Amino acid sequence: MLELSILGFLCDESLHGYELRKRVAALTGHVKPIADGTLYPAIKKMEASGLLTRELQSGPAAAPRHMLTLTAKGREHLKNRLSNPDDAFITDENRWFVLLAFLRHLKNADAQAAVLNRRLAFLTQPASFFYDRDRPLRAADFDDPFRKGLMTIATATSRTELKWLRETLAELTA
Amino acid sequence: MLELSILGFLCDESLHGYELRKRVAALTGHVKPIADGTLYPAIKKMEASGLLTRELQSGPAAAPRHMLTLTAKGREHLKNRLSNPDDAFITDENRWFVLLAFLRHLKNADAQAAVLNRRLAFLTQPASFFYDRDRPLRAADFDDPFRKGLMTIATATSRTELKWLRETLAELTA
DNA sequence: TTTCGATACCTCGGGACCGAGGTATCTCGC
DNA sequence: GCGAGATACCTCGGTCCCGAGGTATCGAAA
Repeated sequence: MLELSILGFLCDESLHGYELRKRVAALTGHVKPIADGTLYPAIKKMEASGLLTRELQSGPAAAPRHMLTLTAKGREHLKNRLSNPDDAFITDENRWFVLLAFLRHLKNADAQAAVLNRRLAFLTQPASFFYDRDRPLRAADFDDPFRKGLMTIATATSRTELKWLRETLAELTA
Repeated sequence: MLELSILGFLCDESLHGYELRKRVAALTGHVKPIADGTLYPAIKKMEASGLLTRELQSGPAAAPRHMLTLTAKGREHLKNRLSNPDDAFITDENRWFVLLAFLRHLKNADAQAAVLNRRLAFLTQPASFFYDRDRPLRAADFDDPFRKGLMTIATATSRTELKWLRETLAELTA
């Protein structure tokens, strides 16, 4: 998840760690704030595996910045991740949103459509949060206003996304 | 997250591990499937800290079942968790949904309203996923259909939930 | 009849991430 | 001219959870 964000942001332009941290925080930080102790080791690991390079810049800033640049291998890796995302990136809304944020880096419209189709398949498969034996329960089955709300919200949000998915898929395949 | 699900399901009725696993899978499994290797150690840990008791049942099933029952301490713990959830349970939609699923166990309408108000405060604070310097970017700022969609979906879903939150808060405080 | 799938529980190694700590420099207010 | 806060990077221990494995019993199909 974090790795994908880093790859995605660096694909647009070289950034130093601190700026990267701010962008990642804007994208996913409201859900779960990103910690220093998570970001910097991730960068190191990616540098070690040749996905990015680091260049020391003694600019006007307080501390020397490490300018981070994606390598060709890093770009390749990003495209792979975007084309063949793990299931968790399709099913977990947080991860899915990160994927969406960078899907434009996949220049190929067919590849983009394939990813949207996976999400479409996931959202259209019937599923509930609660079952009585094998019968899926619906919002109307609950007296409880909270479970009712949970179901209502989930249904409404998936409807909104389905509409967008179908429209966008139509444009992509046109 | 898993602990809250276990507490919540067991608060209604005693269950054995396997049945618990199915219910947890229905509630959060579509996002991220729950693994045996996660559930059983969690149960053991909760047993060790006195939140639940275990009773061996040699019923008609293939393997002997461990019937799990919440203790008074477990019930207390659940109410504490529901009343004073960590920020992550307010901001992360996955966790928030789990919280909503069991909020009825909090018998006190004021306490329930307090939790909904925290979510309301989170959803109404202005935030974007992307910024240009300090200016938050909106859906219309993007050519990219994916980022456009991301913003559109996020706005629509939060609007739906806000509507429900305000309605339910009105009922709770009536 | 034997094998397969479902039921039911368990362990262990490892990965991702957190959080609390540390270091150092620059700028701005007081 | 001194402290506070922002900038910028780093480490280490710990927690949560996964995934791949293992054990054992039962019923139904082949």
